[in-house]
Amino acid sequence: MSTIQDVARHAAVSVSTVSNVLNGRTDRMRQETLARVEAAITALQFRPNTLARQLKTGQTPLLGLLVPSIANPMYGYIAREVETFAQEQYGYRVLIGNTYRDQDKEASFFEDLLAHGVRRVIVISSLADERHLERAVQRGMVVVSYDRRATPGELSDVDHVTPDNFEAARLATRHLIAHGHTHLAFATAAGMTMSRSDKIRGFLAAAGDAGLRAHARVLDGGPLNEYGDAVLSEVGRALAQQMVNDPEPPTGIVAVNDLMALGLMAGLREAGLRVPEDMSIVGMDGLFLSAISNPSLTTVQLPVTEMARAMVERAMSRQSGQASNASELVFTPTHLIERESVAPPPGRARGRATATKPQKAKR
Amino acid sequence: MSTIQDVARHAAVSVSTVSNVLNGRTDRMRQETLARVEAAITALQFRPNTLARQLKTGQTPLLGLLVPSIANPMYGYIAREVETFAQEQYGYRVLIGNTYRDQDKEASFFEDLLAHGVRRVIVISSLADERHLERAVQRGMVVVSYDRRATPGELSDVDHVTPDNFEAARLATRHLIAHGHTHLAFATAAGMTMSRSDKIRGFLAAAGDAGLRAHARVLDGGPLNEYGDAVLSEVGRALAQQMVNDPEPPTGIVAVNDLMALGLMAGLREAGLRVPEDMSIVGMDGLFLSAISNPSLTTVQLPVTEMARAMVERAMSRQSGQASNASELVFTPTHLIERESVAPPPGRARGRATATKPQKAKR
DNA sequence: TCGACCTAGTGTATCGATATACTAAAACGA
DNA sequence: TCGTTTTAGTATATCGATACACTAGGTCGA
Repeated sequence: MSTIQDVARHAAVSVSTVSNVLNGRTDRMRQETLARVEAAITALQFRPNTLARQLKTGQTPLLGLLVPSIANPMYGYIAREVETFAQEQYGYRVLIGNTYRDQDKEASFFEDLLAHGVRRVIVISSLADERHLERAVQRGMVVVSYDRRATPGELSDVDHVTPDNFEAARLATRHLIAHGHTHLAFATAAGMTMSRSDKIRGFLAAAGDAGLRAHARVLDGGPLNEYGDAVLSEVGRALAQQMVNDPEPPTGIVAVNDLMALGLMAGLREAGLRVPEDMSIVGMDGLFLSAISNPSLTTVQLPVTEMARAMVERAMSRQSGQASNASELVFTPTHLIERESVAPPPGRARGRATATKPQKAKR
Repeated sequence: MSTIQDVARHAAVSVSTVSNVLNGRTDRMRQETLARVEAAITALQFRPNTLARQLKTGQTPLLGLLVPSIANPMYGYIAREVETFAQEQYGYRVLIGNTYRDQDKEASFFEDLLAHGVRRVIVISSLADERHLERAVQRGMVVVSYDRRATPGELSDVDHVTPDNFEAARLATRHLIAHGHTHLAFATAAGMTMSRSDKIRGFLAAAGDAGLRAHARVLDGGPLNEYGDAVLSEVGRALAQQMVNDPEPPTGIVAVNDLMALGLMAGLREAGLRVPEDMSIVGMDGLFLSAISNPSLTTVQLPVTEMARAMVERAMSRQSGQASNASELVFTPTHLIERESVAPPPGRARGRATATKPQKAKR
């Protein structure tokens, strides 16, 4: 690979001049000189070494992205949007890491980022404790955290970008209530993201508004480590068992996310229950999978692309080392996509509900 | 952040000695000196700057990973395995890039890797032309290509790791034939990975062996750019239409992968056909999603973890710049997982087939 | 007691690019 | 014509770690 010295020699100028060309200080030279340098760059296929540059400037065009597991389609989706936008808009590449929700792995990722000179990170974490993020900021990083909100009343140097989880869950719950459901449940797993509590609040708020608070339960499917993979079907199965054995089972279920909804549907089916005839389910996320499941899943669509862009913009706009006050950005425009997984409860529609063709299943 | 000079000062030794400690040359000093340096490292929380180190050694502990789209659950799965193994086994971090099956994006990713000093890449590409990979090798990279085989009779500096696609498709097809299917189809999309042709050969070979060659067709669902996402349901829908309008429709379908199978099931369902009663489907990949779909999908499981490890090992074992001859590694141990999406064809079992409880759906 | 050899280190050029400080030559103004 | 700007560059210390080449001082054998 050719270096800046090769180019300088080839163009018969000093390395300084080549550096000036590279950094847009073209006003300091004649047209002809500029042309000669550019020709040399092309001829030698020269690309400045990012490392050497970084060593001097202290900046490297790399963005860290920390996810619990990239095998989870939701995180894969977010990661794709983040990578694409960071690349096209800022010329940044993405360094990815799976944490498996493990404290040590997360910390070690930050260490490595620091050693690599990476100063901007987007974190999707489920760890309750966010202090390690604050520490990273102290060490000069720009940190953007997804899917959780800043601790109220507490200053933070970490930017937060999150969907309006409260509203999303409320929307989902209201939809079930509008279809006549009076026995509601919120299905989740232990060890999930902190955003869960906002969703639970939204769920309970909607139930409360309809006077159904007494019939609204939160069901916990047990611990979940490698979140988002095969484990999910196990959790769904476990939850389905809980419901089947319930003397007064819920008829309308809000799932903490689409994957949970899918796992739940599989579990219910194994237990001999039909969706939506026996039980209605609403998911959250709006994964493409929700459109092709059977039955297709009614879900709350999150603005993934917009959130990804906002995260990248935040990570880029802040100056490294320049800590500012708490700042959060909440994305409200979640909307419900009606599909086939919701119908009136059994009592209302006498056994087999009006489960006909999908009405709005397009796209 | 503290530097090697800070440590040297703190321990009252030269930077050389600190460097010696860092690089395991501890035989050149007294126990006491070593202890003092180590204490200084701990006290100052010193981590050597990878960039400066790389600039000198020409090695950076980074692995490039190129995928068509990380939002595709299959690539997400592979990426997770690759990242985890590279990290735990070699301390390497992963730089990821989405190519959207675009020539220019792929080339630009290689350029950036080179500029970042990255010398090892794992590529999951669908581009027919692999010459840009060869060129990268010429420029000093170690390239491992997934899911395709070396061009026979041609020397290559690119390592190939691939499942035995021929065998996988043959396995899937035989399974359908064993259930009595005589009208077979292979469902794929245009612009898919090159591995497709191996699968098609496997499909046709199995059909031929059973004397069904005349009734075995390859159905192409049209172009597919952002492979693996929502688009898939569209392709499935299109293929389902093709099948419905067929005067003599196939009853057993082998899908090029699980996602295609899932999209196809959705399309068939919309067209009013039941799986497996009217049509049987076998997928390939063994995504966790195949276990929770409705009906759950009979599929050929690929040894993803093993392949990911093999790819990382290959990428690490070869010395950068040390081009060797063509080398490929084919993973044969694919196996069929029987689930619910296959039943005897309609004629054989009179309308509604023996679609009872799953027999082997566990796991 | 001298030279050879070993022990336990150290000095510094180097990797590739940057940017500050510097300058030779030309142009300009009075 | 001389001093001042401006133009069009150049020389080099620097970023942080590495490793080769070197050495002060001690030990040992003859």
